[in-house]
Amino acid sequence: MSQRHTTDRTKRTLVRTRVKAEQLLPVETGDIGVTTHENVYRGLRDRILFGGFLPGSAVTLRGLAETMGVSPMPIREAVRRLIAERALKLQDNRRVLVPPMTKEAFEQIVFTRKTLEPELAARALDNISDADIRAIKTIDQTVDRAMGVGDVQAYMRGNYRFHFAIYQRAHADILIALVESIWLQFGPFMRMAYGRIGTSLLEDHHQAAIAAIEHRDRKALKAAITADIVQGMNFIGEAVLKRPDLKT
Amino acid sequence: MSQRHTTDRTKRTLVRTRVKAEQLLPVETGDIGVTTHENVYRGLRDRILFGGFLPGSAVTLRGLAETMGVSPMPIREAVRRLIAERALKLQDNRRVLVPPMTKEAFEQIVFTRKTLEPELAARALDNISDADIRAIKTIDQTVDRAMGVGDVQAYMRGNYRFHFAIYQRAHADILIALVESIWLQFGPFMRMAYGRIGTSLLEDHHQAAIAAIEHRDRKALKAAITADIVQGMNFIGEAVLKRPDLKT
DNA sequence: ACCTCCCCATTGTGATCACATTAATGGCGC
DNA sequence: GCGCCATTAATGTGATCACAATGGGGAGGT
Repeated sequence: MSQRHTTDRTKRTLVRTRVKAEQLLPVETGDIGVTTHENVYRGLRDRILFGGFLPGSAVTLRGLAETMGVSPMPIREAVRRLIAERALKLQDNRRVLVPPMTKEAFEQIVFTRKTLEPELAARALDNISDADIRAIKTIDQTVDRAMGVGDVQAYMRGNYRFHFAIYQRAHADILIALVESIWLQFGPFMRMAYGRIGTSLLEDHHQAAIAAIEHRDRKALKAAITADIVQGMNFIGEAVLKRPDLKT
Repeated sequence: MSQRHTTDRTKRTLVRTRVKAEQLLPVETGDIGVTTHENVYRGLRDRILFGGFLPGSAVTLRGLAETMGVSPMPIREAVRRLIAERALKLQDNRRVLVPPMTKEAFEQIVFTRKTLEPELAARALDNISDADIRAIKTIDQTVDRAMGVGDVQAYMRGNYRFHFAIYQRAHADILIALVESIWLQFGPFMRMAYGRIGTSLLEDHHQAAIAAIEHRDRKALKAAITADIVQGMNFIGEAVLKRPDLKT
């Protein structure tokens, strides 16, 4: 992480808070040449995708700045970006929060997933090498392990990596971007559902997807992805949205 | 537009450049309570959507700041937001530009439009009032007029308003956001195509869509929207992408 | 005990400066 | 004249300060 502005006062302040940040957040230092706001963005994005935030959580620029040990400036840029991706919401108060889920938003998310993700998998199929398949299997094992242990965050990270390891091979960056925005929008909600229910009851259709890939069966792959989406989203949808008292 | 920081130097500078900006750009002063970067965002967004930029155009923060008569700060936020929406691209040089179109991106854009927009229209159908229909017809007349005169920007603005006047009624903000991002990505490309070919050969399926809405015929509406997309995108696709020499 | 008003802390926003890096330019040698 | 290199200009990024607006909390009144 390149650090400019090495006047005495600045340096001292940064060093002090930096130490604190390293204790609190496992934010990667980032590859060289990558801007600070990019690293902040990745850190926040991971927290949203993998269950580091709950819906409705308030987010403040100065708070994040202190937590992550940087000035508010790169935080502003990263948060602005996440707002544009609908991962965060800027309410009329000009306050930033992790958007709560609604029945309507959830329905649109499920629709989009069912529409775009099987298509991405189908487009990827011909580009998935044997080495890719082995890597995907390895990822799926970590998913199973996390499910068994009940580690929500590890499960969510593994599940994300499983899906996008496939989708990535479609070389369809525009579609990928749309789907990633969708995942960012249900990440905190999924976290809340699993936090409430646990991952023990969980089942997925990863094995069917892997088998379909191995057989180069496009139709079966789309079906497996669809089934995985429907099953998973039903699970977390029923876990939370059916209780009208626990809306947030 | 709220303006803080009214020290002498700042004020003088801002006033001077503000006059220049009003001559150059028809940027709305914006409703009260709206932030400056929001107004900047809308201005840039409109220019991208309605043909104010060509693919490959370079964009600089200080340049825009001077043109629009504001400090670079709100420009940064607006540009960051547009980059997140894929309307602008941040290349490795850390320079910002209007992204050029590729064959692959174009195909994904067409796929997404054909997938999501008829769905949006179908969802909107039951919420379109008679007054809405009249408004949509009025918009379509401005589209016809612009086509006749050959006013590319007016045509693009009208076409956008026609489609989204329908889509808005779906009350599906997540889907709308996805489609708007897509429109931002082909806006400059469409402008280039029309700038090269002109709008005289243009035809659309707006009348069929309006008729379908009046008959509350969901199937016909989806077909009309699909036909409109296919016809329009084929037109601009052939106008540009088929010439391998004029890639940009 | 509860509601209301006022004060102060906190927050997002905009402006400005400093800096590293990349692009552009002009001059020099051949 | 033409290509190469050093110098300069321009650009994105981060830090810091100032300010308006919102929110929370406590005091005072009913």
